[in-house]
Amino acid sequence: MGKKLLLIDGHSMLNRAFYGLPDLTNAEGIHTGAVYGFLNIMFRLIDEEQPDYLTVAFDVHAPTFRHEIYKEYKGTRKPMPEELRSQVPLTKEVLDTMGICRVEKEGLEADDILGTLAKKGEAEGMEVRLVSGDRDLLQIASDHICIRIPKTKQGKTEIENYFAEDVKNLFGVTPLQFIELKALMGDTSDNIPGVPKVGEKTAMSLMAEYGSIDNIYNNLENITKKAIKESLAANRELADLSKVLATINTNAEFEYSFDKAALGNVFTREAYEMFKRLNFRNLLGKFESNVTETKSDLVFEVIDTKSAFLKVMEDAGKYARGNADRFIGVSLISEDALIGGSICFSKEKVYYFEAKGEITEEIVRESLEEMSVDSRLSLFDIKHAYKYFKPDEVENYKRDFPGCFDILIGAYLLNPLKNDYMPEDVAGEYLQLTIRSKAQIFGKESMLKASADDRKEYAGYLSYVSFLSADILEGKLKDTGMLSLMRDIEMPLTYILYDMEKEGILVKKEELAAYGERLTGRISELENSIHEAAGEDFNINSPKQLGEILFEKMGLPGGKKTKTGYSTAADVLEKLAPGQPIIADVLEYRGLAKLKSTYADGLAAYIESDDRIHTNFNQTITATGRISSTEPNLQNIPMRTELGRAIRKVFVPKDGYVFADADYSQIELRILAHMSEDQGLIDAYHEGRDIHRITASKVFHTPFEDVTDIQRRNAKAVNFGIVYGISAFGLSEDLSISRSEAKQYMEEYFATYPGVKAYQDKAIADAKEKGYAVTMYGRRRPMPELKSGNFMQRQFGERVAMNAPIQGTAADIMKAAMILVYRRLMDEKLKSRLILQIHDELVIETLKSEEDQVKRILEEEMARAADLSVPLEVECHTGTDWFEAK
DNA sequence: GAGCAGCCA
DNA sequence: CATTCTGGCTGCTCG
Repeated sequence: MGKKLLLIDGHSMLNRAFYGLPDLTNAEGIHTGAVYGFLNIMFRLIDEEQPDYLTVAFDVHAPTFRHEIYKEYKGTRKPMPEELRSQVPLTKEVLDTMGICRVEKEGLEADDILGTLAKKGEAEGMEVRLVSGDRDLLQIASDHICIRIPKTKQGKTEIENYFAEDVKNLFGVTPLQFIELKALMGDTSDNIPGVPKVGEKTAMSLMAEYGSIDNIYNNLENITKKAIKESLAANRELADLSKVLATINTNAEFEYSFDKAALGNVFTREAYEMFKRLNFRNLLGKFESNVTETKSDLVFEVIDTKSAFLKVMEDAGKYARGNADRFIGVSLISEDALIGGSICFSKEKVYYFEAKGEITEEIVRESLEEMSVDSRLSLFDIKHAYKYFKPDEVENYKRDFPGCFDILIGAYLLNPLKNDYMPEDVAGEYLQLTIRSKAQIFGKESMLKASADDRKEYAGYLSYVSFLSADILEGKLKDTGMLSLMRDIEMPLTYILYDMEKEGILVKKEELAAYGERLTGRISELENSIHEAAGEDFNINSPKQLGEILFEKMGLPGGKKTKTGYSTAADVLEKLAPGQPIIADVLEYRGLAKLKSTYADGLAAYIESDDRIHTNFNQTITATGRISSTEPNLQNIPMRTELGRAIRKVFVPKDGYVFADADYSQIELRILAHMSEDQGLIDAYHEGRDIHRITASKVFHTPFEDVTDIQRRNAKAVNFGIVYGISAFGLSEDLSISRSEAKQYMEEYFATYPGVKAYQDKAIADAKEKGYAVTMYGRRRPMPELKSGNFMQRQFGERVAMNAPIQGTAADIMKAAMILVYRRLMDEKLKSRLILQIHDELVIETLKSEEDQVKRILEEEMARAADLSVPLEVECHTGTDWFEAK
C-alpha cells in the first residue's frame, strides 16, 4: 500500500478562509479569522485523508520567472488587505508550532512548489492529494494525483475532486491540454493574457477539435467564426506566451525531504498554548486530556446516607437562602430512572450522591423542591430535570423571588447560533476550564455500567460548572438586556414545554396504518406506470437515477439545471415538461411516497404504549428564538394538500375531550406594521379587512372590490417576501414572473408603504452597527455575516437582518402567550392541557365542559400577549380531531 | 454523512 | 463579478 501525501496551498486556503468567514480577533486585537478557518479546513482534510506526509506551500513576494518573461505579470494573488496580510506570518508560526512542514522559496510560486512535490510524490509511488483554490493546478492531475478544490455552496464548504479522468470529463481535455485551454482563454485573476474573443466555451470546442494550440494554428483556415479566426491569427504570440506563463514548473529546485514532511502528532502542548492565546476555544477539544488542564484541587465528596444528604442540602440552603445573587449548582443524571446527582455551592467542593439505598428519588425530590422555595438553583438543561422535581416557582409563579437558572438556555440566549451547548463548551468559554465531555468519560457505554468514579466526575463537574457559570451568564444577560427575556419568558417556558412533551398527543394507530395502506396501492400503480414509460425498472426515489432516465434516456427538454447532476425537484420538473404524463406520475408518486414514509410509517414508529406521541420541543436550536420539534417533528404535519391534510384526522383528543386550535392571523406582517410604524400598513390592519386584498388594491391602484384573484395572490407573495427580506429575483421565482416585473411590484410596494422600506434599511444599518439584530423583547441574533468580505454572505446577512427581528418577535410573543395561557389553565384549575405549538398556533386538549372557557382563554391571552399598534387577531376553532379543529 | 427532496410556519 | 426570500426536520440514496 502506497503512502499518502497531502499538499496544501497555504495562501489559497488563507484567502478562502478570509473571504468566506467572519473575521475574529483575539483578546489582544489580533486578527485571527483566516488562521482559524485555515486550521479548520486543514484538520478536516487530515481527518478525511489520514495522510502520511503533509506539506503546506506559500508564495514569497519576489519576482519569479513569469515576471522575467512578462513584465505585466502581477503574480497569482490579488493584493491582500492588511487584516489578511498580518495573518500569513501567524499561520506559519502556528504550523511550525505543530511541527507541520512548510515550504516557500524566493522565485517560486506555491503552484510550482506544489506541482514539483506532487510529481515527486507520485514518482515515489505515493497517492497525492493537492488542495488549492486555483484551477491552474488541474494540469498536474493524474491517476494518483488528485486536485481538491474547495467550493462554497449555500454557505457550506464542499471539496471538488479532480483526477485526470475528471478533468477530461469536465473540460474535454487532458490535464496537460488544460494549460493550452487556459492559454487560449487567459486568466484575468492571474493577469495572464488570453486570446481576445476566445471564451471558455470556444476554447473548449477548439481544443476538443484540434487538441493543441499548435494544431489550431495549423488549421486556422478551417475555423468558421470570423471574429475568432481573426483574433487567433492576430494573437499567436500571446497564446504562446500565456501557455508558458500558465505552465507549472514541476522541476523546481528547493530543499525538501519527505522525512521532514512526515505527519506526527500536531496536537502538542505548545500548540495548545498557542491556540489558547489565539482564542481558538473550539479547537482545544482536539487535544488529548494530558495536554489540557482540569481543576485538580476540586474536592469530590461522596454522600451515601440520608442524613449526610440532608445535611448537605441544609448547608446549601444556608449558603443561598433568600439571596437572589447566590446559586446552588445542581446536576441530576438519569437513564430512564434517576441514577444520581451532585450539589455544588462553593468553588472548592462538590458533593456527589447516587439515588439508591437511603437516598431515594423521593428524598431527592422533596429536598430540591423545598430548597427551590427560597434558593436559586442552577442546572444544566432543567427541562430534563423536571421529571425528578418541580421547582416552587412553577406553582407559585407570582412570587417576587427569582427562580431557577438554566445554563443551557442562558448560553443559547447569549449566542443562539451554535449547533450545541455542551457543558464542556460552556466551561471552556465562560470559565476557561477544561472538563471531559460525557462521551469522553463514558464513550458509548451507559452511565449505569460505568464506574462510580466516572459518574462522580461527570455529575460533579456538571454541578460545579452550573454553580460557577450561573452568575457569569446572568451578568452577561443583564448587560445585554436579556435578563427579563431569560427570567420571564424562557425559564417559565421550560416547564411548559416539559409538560407538553409529557402530555403528548393521542394518535389513532389503526387509522394511521389504514391511511398508509391506502397510499400503498396507488404508489405501486404509479411505480408501474413510471417504469413502463421509462422502459425499465429503476429507483424513482433516487434523484440520480430519475434524472438519467428523464433527461438522458427519454431526452426530455432543457433538463440541465445543474448541481451534481440534474435537478429533479418538483418546481423544475413542472417547468420543464408540463404536459408529460411521466412527470405528472413522478410528482404524484413523490407526494404519496413522502406521505407514506415520513408521515404514515414515520409517525407510527413514535407511538408509545399510551397510544400517544411525545415529541421533543427544543428551546435552544433556532437562530431566531423559535421552538423546534423533533422525534417526530409535529410542526410540519401536512396542510396544503387535501390528502396530506387528512393525516390530521388521526390526531385526536382523549375520551371526553375535544381539541381547541388557535392561531395568530398574519402575526409577522402585523409585527412588521408595528415595527416599521408605516401608517398605511397600520391603517390597513385597523380596517379589519383582507390585508392582501387591501395591499393589492393599493399596489395595483385598483378599487378594493375590483381586485382580481391574481392581483391578490401577487400582493400576498410580496407581503410574505417582504418579511423574509425580499429580492426581485426571489419574488420572480416565487411568482414565475420576470425579474423586471418583480422589481416593479417591489417598487410599487415600497411606494405604497414607504415606512417598510425605511424600516428595512434601518434594520440593516442597525445590525451592521451593533453586530446583531434584536427583537422587541431584546432577544439578539448575532450577525457575523454582515461583516463578511464575501458578497454572498453579506447579502444573506442583510436579509437575515430584515427578517430576524420580525420572526424573533413573533416567537417571543408566542412564548409570552403560552405562559399566559398555561397560567390561566392552572389558575382556573382546568383539566385542559396545552399539547402543541406550531410557531403561530397552539393546540389544547380540552375537556368538553371547559370548551367555552378554553376558547376564551386562548383568544384573550394570545391577543394580550403583546401590545402592538395593530390588533393581534386570533382565530380559534374546536373539533374532534386536528383536521377538524384547524 | 452529505446531498437531495419535500413537509411546515 | 458574484447571487438571489426567513426559520426548521425527516427520509431516502449513495459513496
